[in-house]
Amino acid sequence: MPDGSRTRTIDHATRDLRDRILSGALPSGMHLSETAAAEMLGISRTPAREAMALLIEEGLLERGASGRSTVRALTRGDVADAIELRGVLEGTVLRLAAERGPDPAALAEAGALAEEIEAVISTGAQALDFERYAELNAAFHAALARLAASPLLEREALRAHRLPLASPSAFLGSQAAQLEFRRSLIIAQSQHRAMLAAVSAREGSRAEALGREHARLARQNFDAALRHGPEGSGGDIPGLALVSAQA
Amino acid sequence: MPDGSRTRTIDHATRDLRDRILSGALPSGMHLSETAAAEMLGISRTPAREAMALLIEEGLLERGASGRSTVRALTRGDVADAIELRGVLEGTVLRLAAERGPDPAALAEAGALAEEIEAVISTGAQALDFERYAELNAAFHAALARLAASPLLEREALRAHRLPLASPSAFLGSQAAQLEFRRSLIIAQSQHRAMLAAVSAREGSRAEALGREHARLARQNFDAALRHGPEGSGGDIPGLALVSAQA
DNA sequence: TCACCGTAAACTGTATACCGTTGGAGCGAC
DNA sequence: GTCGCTCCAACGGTATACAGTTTACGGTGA
Repeated sequence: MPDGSRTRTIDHATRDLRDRILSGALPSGMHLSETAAAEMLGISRTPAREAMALLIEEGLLERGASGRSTVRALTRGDVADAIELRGVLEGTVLRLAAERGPDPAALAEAGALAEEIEAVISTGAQALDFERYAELNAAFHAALARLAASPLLEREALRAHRLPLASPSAFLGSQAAQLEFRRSLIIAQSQHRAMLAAVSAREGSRAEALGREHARLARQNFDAALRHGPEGSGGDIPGLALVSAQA
Repeated sequence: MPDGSRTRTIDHATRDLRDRILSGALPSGMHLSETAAAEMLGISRTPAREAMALLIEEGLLERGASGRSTVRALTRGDVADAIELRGVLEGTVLRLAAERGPDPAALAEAGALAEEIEAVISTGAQALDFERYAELNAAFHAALARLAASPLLEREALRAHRLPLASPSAFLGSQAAQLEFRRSLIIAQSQHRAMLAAVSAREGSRAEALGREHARLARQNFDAALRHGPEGSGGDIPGLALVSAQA
């Protein structure tokens, strides 16, 4: 079926496979053959193969010496490095935006999104709309990636967002109930504003440092999630099940 | 023909296509269909398609709205950003290596390679073996990428090496005859040693700065190559023909 | 002469068939 | 009982076939 739903089979397959891996339905270490994946998704080998290639790029699958693919087991170091990388790339985009002058459209959009985020987290204590916050946060970071007006850096920054557990919203769902979480939202939003201010003031070094530090919030959330037990209460963090116990 | 030469058709196809694009045989802006690529390489569409997907990842091809691929035209900004990105990533690897303690094997290998490079550039003025220098330089940078003992960062650093004109050796062939070139080799080697010293001394910030500055040498070479005319004497820099005149 | 429309070629996405290789299970020898 | 060998099933890589869509070109009418 070449189309039928206006979107390619490959895209469906990629999303579907990714979800199954992150949800733990396909446990880490498991062999996944192209045939098996195709059958599981009800498609042919061709798009399944392509989807698997994409997931290998994302680091969710691993290609063995002779082409066999297995579901990767992430170490804590892998996740930490992915978060670090995201911080470095976002910081670089911010620095270059400050040095060269930010893209006006992207800056305006980021500012508007920051306002909307402000509105969301300023609502009554219990009424916080996580869904919407996650959405706005992702859009904000996407706008940040465009600030340097560099297609290459935008692409690489967004790519880093897709690394397992490195997305800006990776740990949002987990700690909704916790009081500390609201505090981290306030800190994050303060950093959002500071990043935009630094870029506007052409303070490249400060902008870069802020970009890195901002990612450290995710790192803290990751550590917290691990402390609460990988298979504990934080079970609604997609992908956390992939993090192996040791190291 | 599934094999016959112990290496996959895809790999041949990727290399072959890349060379044709970088050499200018396939001019930028040209449409390249999977069928045409397959026919040109004497293979079937399947591996051709996969090779093109890889080159899209590398930024040499561009996928239009409805799947059609065209040879990309690089702006000077694209190349500059690619070089900047490589510097940022190598700098990050060096910083993390310094902070966490470098991988001993990688450090030893990088040190040994630095010694070999030293030997090559210390030979008589005219006898410089560029081929060997380029080889050693690439190996040295590959060893650097492993210093942080982070598979993710190593992968990303090596990935940045493959961006068009961002490789550490991209501009080596061009200026062999020029006196300035020998000076830049001396500077580069001095930076090589400084990077290793900084990492060994756990000086993270210095190591990161050196990694970035080292990439700036490539940036200088790029600017010089452009000054000498994109279609001028520097015609033996693969890929330079892709850089469009404007911007 | 130019604009618009229709048709046909071409291209991408998907499915399927084929081949050589690899990994592993089962059996036999030590 | 353990190690090694052999054979087979399954898998990845490649080729080819098919369907739906887009694009380009030529023809027609104003």
